[in-house]
Amino acid sequence: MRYPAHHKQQTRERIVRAASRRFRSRGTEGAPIADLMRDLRLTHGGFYRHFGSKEGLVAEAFEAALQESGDRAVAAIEKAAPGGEMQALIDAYLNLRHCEDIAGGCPVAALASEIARRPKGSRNPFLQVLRSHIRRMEQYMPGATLEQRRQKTIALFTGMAGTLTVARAFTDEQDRHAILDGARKFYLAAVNA
Amino acid sequence: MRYPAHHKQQTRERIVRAASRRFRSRGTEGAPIADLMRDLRLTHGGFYRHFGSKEGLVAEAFEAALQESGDRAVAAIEKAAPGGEMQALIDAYLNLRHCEDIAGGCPVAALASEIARRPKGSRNPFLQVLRSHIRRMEQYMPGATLEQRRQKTIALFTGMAGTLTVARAFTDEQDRHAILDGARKFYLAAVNA
DNA sequence: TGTACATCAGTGAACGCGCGTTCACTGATGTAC
DNA sequence: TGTACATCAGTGAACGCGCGTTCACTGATGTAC
Repeated sequence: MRYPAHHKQQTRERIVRAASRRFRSRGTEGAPIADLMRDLRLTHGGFYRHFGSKEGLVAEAFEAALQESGDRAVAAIEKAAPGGEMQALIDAYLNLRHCEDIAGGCPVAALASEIARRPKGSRNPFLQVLRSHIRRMEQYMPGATLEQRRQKTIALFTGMAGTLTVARAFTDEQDRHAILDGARKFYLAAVNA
Repeated sequence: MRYPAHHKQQTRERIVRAASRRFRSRGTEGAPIADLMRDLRLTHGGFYRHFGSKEGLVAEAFEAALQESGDRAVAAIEKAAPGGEMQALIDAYLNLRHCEDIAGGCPVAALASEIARRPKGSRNPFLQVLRSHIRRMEQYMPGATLEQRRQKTIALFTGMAGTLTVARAFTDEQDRHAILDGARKFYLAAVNA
């Protein structure tokens, strides 16, 4: 059946949004196209009217997720009292809610190792998204030179992503809490050093 | 054919060692049993004389890798001049050689997100290995109380693992180098704070 | 305004492939006598 | 010391299942006349 104009684009966006959540929580290999489409009350065959392959979707879903994650970081920083920006950023990232919400959380924490394993030729879309995220965040980082601010931004975000990922492996909430708690202090001291 | 005594144990160890490398470099889902066994000039059927399932091997391979990785960390610390222990530890972890050597490198950097996605009931072996690694490392960390040293140990190791994982996603060696370089300074300052 | 045809997002069966696991079999060495 | 049998690590075909992708088909709406 034929659908009204803009219907196709809407479906495409729904696919990206659902994929972005499923890929983060189950990994891209643990999230089959058919399950994804069933979520949206569609069948798997239709997927290929929107994307040439699963790989294309993975890149778009990653981008959407990192955009979202960056928006939250910026919001936290801009709500903070002057001088408390980095504290706010770190608290917004390293907390139990973010830790439990893998599907809605930072895609670097969820998918970085998968990206590192993709063939080099297919990593460019991911790297562009990462670089633009870094450029977006480095403006808020204190530091004498751009180079210093960029280095600290990268170390902070990649470090916090690693900590979050490991915290998520722990089954006991007390453990996760303790890990996040200790790490917040650690990163705050590091950023101000 | 029947094999001499100890032959079986030797084969088992060879499987664990090979698996530990393949899992790190390709992810556990990207490393089929058949390929693993072919590496060792064996066929896939024989695998089940040694392990009840692939999952059992994953846990053992992770343990072996983290033991190895811990040994290297301890060696770096103990070779260091007094006062330079943390610098040595950080330099030993965040360098280009470790970055390129995924198969032989830290299994937390390579596999943490996969562990976090396993069903809670099957994570215990991994968590025990992680906890014992932390206990092993915290003795070397400066800090007033055990709790402080433990928190810093966890934050440092999980953070460096995240940084290494993201660095590995970058296809350009200059980028990887810059990321590792900046992060070394960052973590060194953090540990001494 | 009404009719005939074109479009194309979505359907669902089917294909091809990979992979974890099972199982009947092999055959050199160990053991019982 | 020699012979018959048992053992069991390893073999390789086969099973069952999941998943990415293809493709002929559907049918409501848009368009041409």
